[in-house]
Amino acid sequence: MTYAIEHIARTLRNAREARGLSQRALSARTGMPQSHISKIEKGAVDLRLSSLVELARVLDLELELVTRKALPTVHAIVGRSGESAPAAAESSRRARKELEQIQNIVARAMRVRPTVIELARIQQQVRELRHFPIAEDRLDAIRNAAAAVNAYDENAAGVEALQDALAQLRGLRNALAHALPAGDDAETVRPAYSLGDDDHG
Amino acid sequence: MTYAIEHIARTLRNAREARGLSQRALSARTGMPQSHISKIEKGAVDLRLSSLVELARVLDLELELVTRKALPTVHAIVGRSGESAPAAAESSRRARKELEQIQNIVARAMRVRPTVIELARIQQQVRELRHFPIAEDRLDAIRNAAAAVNAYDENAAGVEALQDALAQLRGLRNALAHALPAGDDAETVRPAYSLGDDDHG
DNA sequence: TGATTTTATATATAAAACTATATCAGAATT
DNA sequence: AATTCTGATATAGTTTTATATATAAAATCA
Repeated sequence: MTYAIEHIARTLRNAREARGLSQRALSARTGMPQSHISKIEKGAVDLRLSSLVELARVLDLELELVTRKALPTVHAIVGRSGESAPAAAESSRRARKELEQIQNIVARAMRVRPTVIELARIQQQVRELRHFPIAEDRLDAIRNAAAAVNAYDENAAGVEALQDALAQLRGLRNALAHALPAGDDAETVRPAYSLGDDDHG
Repeated sequence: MTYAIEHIARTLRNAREARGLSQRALSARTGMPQSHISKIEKGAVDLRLSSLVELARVLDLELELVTRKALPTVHAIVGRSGESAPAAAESSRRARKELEQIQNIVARAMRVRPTVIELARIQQQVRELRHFPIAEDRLDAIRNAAAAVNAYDENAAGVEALQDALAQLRGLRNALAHALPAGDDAETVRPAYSLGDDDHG
């Protein structure tokens, strides 16, 4: 199977996951069997154009034919789908869920006390963390932070708790950043484009 | 047959004719029968992805999946005539100089601290910005970012400064990306498929 | 006009997508 | 521990592309 087809396949999978849909959910929306979607995403079939268009439609994507010359610019806007997600995808589902959870907690706290700068910082830090693959055994830092914010929100703790949580999150982030492959980050690291997809935090 | 497929078909035909190729010539280059090319261009078949990709390849086109949200911007760049980046040419000399400068600053900082992921992200973001026309009155975002990196490099600020700078650059990029199609508004709704090069469809 | 190139159709056949349905193993949830 | 959810696979049957090869119909041009 060609590189181009694999590229498309990856794009489709990333888009689906970015929208939090399972293959079965997508199957329901498109009317095509889940088994077939699986094959498509694995690059195991040379799918027909109508299938591609249908999947794209449901995933809110559009097919474009672009001249090679214009490709770099288009990529600058839309991003290269292949590289955008893998880091996030390697984060365990549990980790992603944990991050989601703390995001909600912080958001709620911020609604009540919008002026507390630590909350904003924590929010920013959590956002940042979404770009890293997080191993299961590092989740406690996030959980602790979540607990701290909760405690603060319920008046069971002062701002020191928040500062503590913030420190924990920063520590985690730094650890993760250093754990990344050192040599290639200049080339490999792609920013999370907010335009295209889920991101924008 | 869907509208989408017919439009792809038209696009392919236009591209072929724009290159002065006959169906037979295309057939020779792709190895697929002329009769089949005829059918494809007539929209009489629901062609397979590999066929589409092969045709596109010979015609110097590339298939891309683009989020609907990004579509107007992509069309603005690729929509009409083939020029790769009309945008880049319009960036003021001062803007380009500013970008060059921050690139140097970041590069220097990275030499000392190659593991700091924010630097890599900033670098990437600056690279992206080169694709957009940047008006004079937006340069402050770049200057601020440059100052932040400098401060960080001189230990006068922590990573938060970098994250801040990154946020600024991303904001700028998004603003520019969204601003692009605005000028092109006279154009009515463009079809879902667009040929980068010579679309006289 | 006549000749030649180009595109559209028409077979027949092989290959592969697509459907429908079911099952399986692994993770997550209860 | 039991169950639900997820993605990967399997089988059998149907539909369709794609191929190979001819040939008819336009369109172009000497």
